[in-house]
Amino acid sequence: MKRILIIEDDTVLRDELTILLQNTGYEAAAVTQYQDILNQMLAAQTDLILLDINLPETNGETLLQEFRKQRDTPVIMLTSRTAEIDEVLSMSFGADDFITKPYNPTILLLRISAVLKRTAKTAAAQMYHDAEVSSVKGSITRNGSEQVLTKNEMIIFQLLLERQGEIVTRDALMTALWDNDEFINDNALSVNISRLRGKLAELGFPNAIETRKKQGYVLK
Amino acid sequence: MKRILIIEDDTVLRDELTILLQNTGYEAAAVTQYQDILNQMLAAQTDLILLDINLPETNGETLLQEFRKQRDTPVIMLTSRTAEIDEVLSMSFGADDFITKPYNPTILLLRISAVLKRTAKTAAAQMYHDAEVSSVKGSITRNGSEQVLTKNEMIIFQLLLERQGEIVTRDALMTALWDNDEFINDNALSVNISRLRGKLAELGFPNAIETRKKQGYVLK
DNA sequence: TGCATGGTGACAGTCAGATGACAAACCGGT
DNA sequence: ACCGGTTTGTCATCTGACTGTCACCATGCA
Repeated sequence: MKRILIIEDDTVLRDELTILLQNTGYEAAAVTQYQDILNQMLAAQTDLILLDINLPETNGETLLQEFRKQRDTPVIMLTSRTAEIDEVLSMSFGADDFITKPYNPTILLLRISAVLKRTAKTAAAQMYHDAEVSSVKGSITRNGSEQVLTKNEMIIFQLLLERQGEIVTRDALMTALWDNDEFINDNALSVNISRLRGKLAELGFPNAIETRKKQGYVLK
Repeated sequence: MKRILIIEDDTVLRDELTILLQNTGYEAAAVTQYQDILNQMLAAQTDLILLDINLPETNGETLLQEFRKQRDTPVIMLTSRTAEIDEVLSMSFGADDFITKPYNPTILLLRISAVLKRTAKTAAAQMYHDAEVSSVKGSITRNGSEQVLTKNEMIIFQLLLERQGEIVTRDALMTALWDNDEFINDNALSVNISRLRGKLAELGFPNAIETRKKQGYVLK
């Protein structure tokens, strides 16, 4: 679920926005305290920021400039000023989009999803220790050497990685791999695990997958 | 200088737009004849297209869908319809942005420059290793020798190149190649891939396209 | 010692995909 | 409309990667 941070001083508008976004299925939080906004922006783990250009104390543009020095989280500027030159400026200051008040809710949501879609590609790669796990590439890479995983191996590894350090039952793996109506030999899983282990060993993780008898497997 | 193609049937609006853009320093041309717009779009060498969603004969959405199969020139949709669902659709159909009528000139210009800026990176001459890929000419050239690709081969190669190193599913390729209602043999894709492989091999890339069974293809 | 649980190398079947050949469809030129 | 070349889908046949099965082994617990 995507998290959105709202920075808007008009309390009515702010609450409206929060509710609109929450109803749409975003996780929306609003900054309510107007000192040290920059640090709040930096601290919050968000996927997108809605930033009012008019703020007490500060102004949105300089705030954005400062923020951009440290983060590239997408930012949509909110503005009520008619002097649109401000908007031009904010675009060159690193905003990803802008919306003029009063906002039409549908358009607002559209712009949000458009920006999120545009920036989605840069999504961070998953890591297993110092190895890059890429499901889109279908491979694991560790300092140069790459192991290509088959579909089954990838399914297993993803599941184990999601719950790294925890026990994943054989049953859970089985249901992830096969429709539970087609009956396959129990041993098929062992074999797939074994093959995955082989590839992990090639990458220098010889004992990555531990067996917990009668319980399942643990990825260290 | 950036070239912009205007597709808008309201003559007054069209002329206004043309003049506005020209005064701002763009090279603006408008489609004036409403038969076979798609081919005019494909033929025109433009950097951006303004496309009215309401057109006589056709509608902007399907036009865009068809266009997207062959080009990724940025497109901004113009719409007067209040039913904004249409807008949602056009975004997922591959529009880069949209503007609701009546447009504010400054905002229009802003959105144009924003879209151009966003897409500037992608517009750079396509390269595959040391070979030049020209989608306009429909060919790949590597130190002197040139291979001319057919339309299908080009569509496949473009898609693979866009996601070089990543798995592209057969499904994605199929939908890029064919309207998903016309039923074509699964094998048709394999054949096209095979032919493309042949041409890449001629250029000295014998194993450029890897098969990942049950997953898709990867362009190395 | 014996049984249960899982590991692993070898083998084999299957099916996704590859490919050569052919023909229909398409396209540009006259 | 006709003609030649090109493009592209279809068919038949082939190939090999993936994955399940099997047989046998290792480990550990009662």
